[in-house]
Amino acid sequence: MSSAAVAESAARTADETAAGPARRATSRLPRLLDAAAQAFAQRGYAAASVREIVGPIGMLPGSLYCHFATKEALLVAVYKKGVERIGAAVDAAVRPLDDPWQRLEAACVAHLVSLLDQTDYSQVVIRVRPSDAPAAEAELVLARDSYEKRFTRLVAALPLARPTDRTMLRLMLVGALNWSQTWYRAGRGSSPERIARRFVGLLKTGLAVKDTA
Amino acid sequence: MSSAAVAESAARTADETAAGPARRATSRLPRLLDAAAQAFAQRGYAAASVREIVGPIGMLPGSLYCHFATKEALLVAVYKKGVERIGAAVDAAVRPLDDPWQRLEAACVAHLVSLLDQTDYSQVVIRVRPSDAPAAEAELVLARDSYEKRFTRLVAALPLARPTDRTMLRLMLVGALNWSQTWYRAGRGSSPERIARRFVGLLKTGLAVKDTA
DNA sequence: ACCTTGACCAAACAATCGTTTGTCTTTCTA
DNA sequence: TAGAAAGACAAACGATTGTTTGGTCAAGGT
Repeated sequence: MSSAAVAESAARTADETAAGPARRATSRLPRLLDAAAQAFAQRGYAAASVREIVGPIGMLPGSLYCHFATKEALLVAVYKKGVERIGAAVDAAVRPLDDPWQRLEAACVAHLVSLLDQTDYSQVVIRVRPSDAPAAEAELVLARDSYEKRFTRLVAALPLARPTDRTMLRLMLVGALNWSQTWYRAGRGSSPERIARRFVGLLKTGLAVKDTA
Repeated sequence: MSSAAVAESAARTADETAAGPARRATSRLPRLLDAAAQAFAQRGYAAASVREIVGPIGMLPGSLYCHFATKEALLVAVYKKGVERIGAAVDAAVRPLDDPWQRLEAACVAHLVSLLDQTDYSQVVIRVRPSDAPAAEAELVLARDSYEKRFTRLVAALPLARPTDRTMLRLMLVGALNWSQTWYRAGRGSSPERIARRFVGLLKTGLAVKDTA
């Protein structure tokens, strides 16, 4: 029961339908990941206790360690799955489009829908800071970077008349999107789609100024 | 030793030079608040233990409760002081200016400098979610709202040629600023001042588009 | 001069934390 | 069909959590 092997088996794609060599039909790994994602998304990493995570699915705290060596390893699995999901959503939204601005807008919409509508996994990627899990910090940063690279490319492809700091542009846009997790409440006002389009629109068009040049 | 009185006395302005009725010269309340602010800013509310907060100033964990009834009450005091500080910084930066765009830009600069350069207190306001301290959630939300009202007013004063959703504009700008706490590292690249000006500039000018209208 | 009172220490409190151990059952493999 | 191993339970582990208690000491008003 090498903990390295345990962590690795849990880290790989781990679809519910995994046809791996020896997957048990009764395994509750998927439900465990779901429960952990929900707990981490709603309460944060430190505040979500193992018993809190595992209780709602009728599991005992010790059973967690059949699947993961530590609580941090569980976070890593959830985090990576979150990166996969939101990354796939963005890729699917961007793929059929050609116009650079349309592609960026579609990516922002997919990003925000993943973040605000769909539950759990994607939210963890934004809410949890890698430094919350010191032993896994580097791994989490790597995963997040691999996701955000998409936006770097999308911004690089924009046709801009005037020379612009595209890094700042990306940081501003993605930052505004991510922060919306803080104030957005479902049902109230705009939908995630509309919010994302508004943000991109504000940046693209700019604010026409009346007096001051 | 009514806990209400304790919490209230700690909640009020509490300058280090307070000439109140019976302030002891040897009180370590200011240092306690500083240490708590640092711990909450760097590790978050849940992850910062009482012993971690109190250790660096040579205090014992029990001594905390001479000043605050609970750990949450300590957070409230730090949080309110953070709101005061960043609010005062923004007010001072805005006051001498008349032009609405200059005022907004100055506010963003002051906000970001407080958030990234100056340590501790202001960072807590952005990093800690009110829901981390359930019993004090309403109080924290109130304090944060009272601060952000400034930006609502500054955005409302902008002269805009075309009708614009000013709420979205504010949420986007403030969100982008707040999120910078996540990626900013001192010394690397732009200063907080420059970042804030860039963000406002991007919004104000907009991105001229080459082909697509 | 007294004596109240706020600030703090020293030590402990019960509760909860993440984790370990041992056992049992189930299922896949040889 | 025997055996290995995965998945989970039951119960406990030591450590750490926020907090309480009782006592000490110096400052401040009267």
